[in-house]
Amino acid sequence: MSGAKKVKDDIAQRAAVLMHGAAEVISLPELEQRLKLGRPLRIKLGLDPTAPDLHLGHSLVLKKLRDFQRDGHTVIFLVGDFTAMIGDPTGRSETRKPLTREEISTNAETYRSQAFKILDPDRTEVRFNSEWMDEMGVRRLIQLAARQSVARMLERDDFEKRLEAEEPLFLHELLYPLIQAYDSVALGADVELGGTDQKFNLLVGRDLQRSMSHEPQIVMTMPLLEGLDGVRKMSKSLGNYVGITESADEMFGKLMSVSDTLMLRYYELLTDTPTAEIEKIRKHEIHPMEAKKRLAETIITEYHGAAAARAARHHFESRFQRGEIPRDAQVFRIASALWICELMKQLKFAPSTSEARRLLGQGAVRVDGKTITDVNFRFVPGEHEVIEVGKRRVARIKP
RNA sequence: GGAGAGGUUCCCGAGUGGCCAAAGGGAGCAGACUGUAAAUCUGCCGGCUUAUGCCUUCGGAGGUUCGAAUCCUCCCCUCUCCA
Repeated sequence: MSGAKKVKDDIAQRAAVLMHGAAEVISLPELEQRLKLGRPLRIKLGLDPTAPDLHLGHSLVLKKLRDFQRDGHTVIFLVGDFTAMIGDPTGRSETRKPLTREEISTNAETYRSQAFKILDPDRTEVRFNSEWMDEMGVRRLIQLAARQSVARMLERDDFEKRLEAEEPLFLHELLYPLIQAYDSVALGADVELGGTDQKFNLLVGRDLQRSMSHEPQIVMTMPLLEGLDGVRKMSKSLGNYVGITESADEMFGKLMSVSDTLMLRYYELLTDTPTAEIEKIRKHEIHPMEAKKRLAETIITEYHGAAAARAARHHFESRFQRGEIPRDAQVFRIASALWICELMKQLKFAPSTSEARRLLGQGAVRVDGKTITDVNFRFVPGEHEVIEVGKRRVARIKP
């Protein structure tokens, strides 16, 4: 085999590895060609600093970026601070309220520290799009807008749907894909990553780069991860997420509550488990509950280490399968007898007295293992000790 | 600028003078069943220290009325058609 041929094969192989797990790459030949240049590529990921909690859904994209880093490429972590200040409507039918500069920088910092749980900080460039957008000015913005037709922008699925449904669509929303695209120009992105829902925006980046005589970026989309409900995509605002900074115990509990079907999906997307192994689980050759525990352990190991993952499993088995009161349950001190509803409120086990009453009425409250239904029950520290509300909320009360 | 439709509790959506804290569905919570799975069934689902009781809520501000989410006035916002 000649040297040149070998290099070629190597590149094909690198490209194949990088593509692994992606939903779509546009286009593979271009990626190979770009890799052939032999220089570190600039891999862009844009994030809006709105809801500053990264979750397992983000981890798919972040892990893919890490793959690129391991091959020596540079990741550009683009914080859309400019866009966030205007109030980003992307993907939502209602306009978000704009964030202040201060909120944005706090959120951006949170993002950054969370992202570095997965990314290599030495190969990551953190940038903000206000860097160039603040300077742009109306004249240049209009010139930029002249590069894309309205019809082209309206091809975007959610724009089309909203128009169809007679829901409001504002002018500035049409501008968003364009600004995101311009970020790619400004950054000289070689590749841009995103969820499959970002495909349109990423492609506009390609168009714009081409129209401004830049090399068009390669677009790589990652599958969207379903949230804990198994239906809608994982997102903070839907509350169906597992955050990457959550404790091992919380992660374990959340992952165990997932349906068997979703478990298989998580195996595929979130772990490197071989297909053959996943098939076994699908065919129930492994008890689904055991499989789910392994899934939880595997995922938790990535963020907390193997020891913590094992501990989380033990904790789960003790707490929920054997119904034991955890030794490390939160301890709360009260000086004297307290009305049970008030106690629940103070523990944040119920958001209001009314809710506390309802829970009592439904038999959800136990004190030292005994169900309490009396709304007037008074909790006496010393005499009573453990309060449980529902399956998940427990506290030890001490005088 | 003109004509029409519309803004309801977390979301969708019914309600056009008292029976409305407001149908129904979704989400959520709790209980049963379980593997804290799914499916299913049942209940809850604005707030208030004890309630056949009170308070707050139906885009906003006023008004009519014994009584308003429902009627009137003005204002704000969205959509459609015409220009």
